Amino acid sequence: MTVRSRFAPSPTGYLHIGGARTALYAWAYARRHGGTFILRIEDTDLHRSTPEAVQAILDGMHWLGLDHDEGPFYQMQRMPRYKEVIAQMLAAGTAYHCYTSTTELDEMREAQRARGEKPRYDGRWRPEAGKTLPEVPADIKPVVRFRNPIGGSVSWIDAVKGRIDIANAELDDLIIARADGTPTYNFCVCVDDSDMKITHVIRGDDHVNNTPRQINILAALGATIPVYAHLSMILGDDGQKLSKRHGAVSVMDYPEKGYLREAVVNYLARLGWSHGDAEVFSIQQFCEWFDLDHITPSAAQFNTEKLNWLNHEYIKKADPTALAKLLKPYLEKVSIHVTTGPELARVAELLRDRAPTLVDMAEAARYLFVAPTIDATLLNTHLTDAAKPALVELKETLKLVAWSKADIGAAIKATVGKHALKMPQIMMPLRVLLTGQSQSPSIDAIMDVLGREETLSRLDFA
RNA sequence: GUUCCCGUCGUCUAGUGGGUCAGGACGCCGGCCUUUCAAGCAGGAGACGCCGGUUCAAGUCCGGCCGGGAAUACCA
Repeated sequence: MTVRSRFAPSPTGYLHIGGARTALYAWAYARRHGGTFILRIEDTDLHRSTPEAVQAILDGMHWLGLDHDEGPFYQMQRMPRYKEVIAQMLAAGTAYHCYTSTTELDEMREAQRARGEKPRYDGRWRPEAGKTLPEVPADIKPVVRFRNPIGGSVSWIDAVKGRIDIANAELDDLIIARADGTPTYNFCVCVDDSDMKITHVIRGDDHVNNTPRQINILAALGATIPVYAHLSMILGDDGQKLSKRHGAVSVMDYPEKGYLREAVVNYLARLGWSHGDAEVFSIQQFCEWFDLDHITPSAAQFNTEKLNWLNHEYIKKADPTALAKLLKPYLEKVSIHVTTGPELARVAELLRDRAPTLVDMAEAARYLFVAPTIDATLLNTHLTDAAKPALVELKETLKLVAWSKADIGAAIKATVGKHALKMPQIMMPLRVLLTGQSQSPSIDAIMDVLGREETLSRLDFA
């Protein structure tokens, strides 16, 4: 059997982190099995769907590298097909017209709730052998309801949650077409999954309750029931449900904040799925390993600190040239002009050990391009009288030394020895003079990247 | 209310048909290294929600409870 999986978002907002993980898993499953990954846009809610949201979803998937093989299919463009299936079901008796008004429905539900019952449609328009239906009201346009089986139960083996069994008595005859003729969600999904020959439905577990209804509809349609895998939700850093106030909930906020695609994919892959003790792995490797058996059934809390660590792992081992290319836009964004300063690859190499994100790296790079303004108190603390003569002499030495990290380092050590100083006594004032900070990479490496001319110009302290 | 789902260190997780000092990772805490901060290296603390039951033996099986979540729409 060829695997056909799909991602079917509603275009009502940006692609958030939970949706991104769902898409990633559905995509990886298809890739793992040499199958087909289908993108379907569920845009039947006219009021909430927007073209901007469609674009945002496409952008997010593109950034993550989740390419689809078929689609995007838009449900709004499939109306004729839905209407055709509804007509078939009406003819076959698996669906029927219902003339109950919304106000009647509301009253019914309220009464049921008052009695402590589960609110559900009472089946008054459901045709049964030997039953006389009410008089058809002239002024009401009917909805179409699905004729759900009465007895027994529907069950499936969920690939992540195991066997789930729900009694048909819990399910009522849901509306599959509104009074205006437009089809509803649970119905469209079934027609689509069936028409698109979906074999694996990997989606959020907020759909668990819809699954038995969909299985019944699929069965009424004579379609094959796909494998279902329901993913638990992702909680925010604070353990609360994800929402707008959590900040970076759109995937596109991650590149914005200086995260690498590989790191975000790796993090998401590992959030709710595992492969033994593996923590850092490539997208390629993930596609080879991914399976439904190792998905956790419980909800997962997003942990920014671990994402930061992972991102840093990727930054640390990145090729400096490639990293430089990634870094450039972040430098420009904080108004650092990269045309005149040191070579970007060398900057990246110098800073990568202490920059978890590209935003951090851009910020840390500033003194390499612009001479820092030096805080007088900070300078006075480190620029001692004992250090001054040594610095003066060092400056002269540096004019002649071969400009490499090793030679610069040797020159500094020689000066320290000659003046009977301890290393920090000269390193700290140099650090402040060069960077304006008391913390930085090693001094010889900074000088090397800065170049002789710029280094010497920063060494005037008198 | 009802139905369904979930419950291992603070966090992500390993554990798959009973026996482990309950393993790894992030974070945290000290140590080493050192030119400050990182990085790196070697350590440490830290968990099976609760109560019963089955069993020689339970994180793993059964029951109940508690806690969290979802669904109960002419939204998706």
